[in-house]
Order: sequence, then C-alpha cells, then structure tokens
Amino acid sequence: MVTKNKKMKMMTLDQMKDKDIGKIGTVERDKYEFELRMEVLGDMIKSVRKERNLTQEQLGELIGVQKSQISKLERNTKNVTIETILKVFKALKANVRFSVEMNESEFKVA
Amino acid sequence: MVTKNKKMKMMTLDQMKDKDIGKIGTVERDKYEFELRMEVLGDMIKSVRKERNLTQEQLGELIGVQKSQISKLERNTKNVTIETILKVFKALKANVRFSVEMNESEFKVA
DNA sequence: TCGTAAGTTTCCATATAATTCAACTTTTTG
DNA sequence: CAAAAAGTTGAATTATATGGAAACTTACGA
Repeated sequence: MVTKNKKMKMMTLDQMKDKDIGKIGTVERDKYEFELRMEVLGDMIKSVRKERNLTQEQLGELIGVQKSQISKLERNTKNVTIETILKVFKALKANVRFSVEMNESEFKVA
Repeated sequence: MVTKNKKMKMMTLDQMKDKDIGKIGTVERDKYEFELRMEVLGDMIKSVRKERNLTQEQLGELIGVQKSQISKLERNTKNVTIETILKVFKALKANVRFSVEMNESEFKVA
C-alpha cells in the first residue's frame, strides 16, 4: 500500500509538472506582496455556512465538534492547520484550492 | 528535474483515485485525499526550492530553522499550519493562494 | 572509492492548535 | 416583552505541530 501510494504520488507529481510547470527560466521576483488574513478565512467559513443555511451547532454536528469550536474558527485570529480547513469546507461541500505561483507559472497543489 | 516530453500512458488523477483507492465518500478515499494534498504540498515546497537552487539547509537559514525541519515539511510527516506554509513560500518568493469555491461562486480568501 | 555535501530520521522538548464545558450575551420570534 | 435559539467567551485539557540536536543514510564529485 505504501509502495503503491508512493508510485501513484510520483505519477501525479509528474503529471502536474509536465502539465503545469514546463520549464522555468531564470531569476524572477514576486509580483505583489501577499498576506493571508486569518479573519478572512473565518469570514469565509461563516459565509459558506450561512449560504448552506446551517447554524454553528449544525455545522459542528457535521464535523463532530461543539458549536463553540465553530464560533472560534469563524472569529479566530489564530493560526489554523490545513486539516481543519479541509474538514470544515468539506462538511460545507465547498472546494478548497491551494496554489503556489512563481512568475507566470502556477502550480496547482490541490 | 522537470521531465519534458515524457510520453507515458497514465490515467488521470481522478481515474487513478477511483480505481485504486475507492469511490468518493469512503473513508479510505477521504483519507487519501487529505494525504495526497499534504504530500503534494511537500512536493511543491521541494519543487520550488529546487527551482530556486537552494539546499534544504539554505532554505532553513532563510526561514530560521534547521534543515531537518525542511526535510520534514517536504516529506510531510505532519499536518501543517497556514503560517508555516506562508513562511516557507514567502522565503521562496512564491505566491500562495487559498480559495474556496462552492457551485458557481468563488470566494477568494487571499 | 573516499570524502563531503545534502537529505533523512529519531528522540525529545516546547508551543500552540483543537477541543469541551458551561456560563454568558446577543439575536430571533411568538 | 419573555422565552428560545444562536452565538460568544474563558478556563482547562488534550493532541499535535514546530523545532533542535545529532546520528544516520544517500548522492555525488574528485
């Protein structure tokens, strides 16, 4: 299973690279400064939850946590793990995308 | 590093996952989805680092951590916080974007 | 093939994210 | 308005991510 997954992982990576990366030339610099504001992430959770017409308690049930936890995630100024983000938006049937870009090329992570 | 013109018969990512992991919604599949994302995230760090011609040690110096830590991030031994992701890609002068999409609407988080 | 550089792993400590519970405040609604 | 529902907060706990040190393995150039 491990070997299998590893093999698949490499295939996936190669696919990704061949498709999206191609070759990248020389030096480059970041276009604009990027800053992720955690409040916005919390706002996103809230927005999507409202969109789905769920209370914090109901969303909590879907995920398996108390409403207080949802509240904290929504108004959170703290750091969050990827796992938590995925868990929440999955329950909300929303798709999360992470991408990394250098220069013109964009590498989709998920 | 990036292999060009590598003609191989391979399944699409979704095909692979459906065939070898199980259908969407199963525990196995969900777990794999998460692991896949994490693994690919590590691969992205590695790819961009290589692109910048940096060793793990050099990247570590930029961020202020040991090379072992970079190794761990690239090999995804753990879950990762947003802060860590941002820190790494910032050092690599790469731009990270998170976005959430549900149905037709897409909400940019950053 | 030897030596060095690069990368990995293990053990461990510390910081902090995730979470609950219960009391509290705010909002909704009958 | 008063009750109920929804949301917030703080204190405490648990789980785990971050990180260093050092030994180890792998890659690689002379």
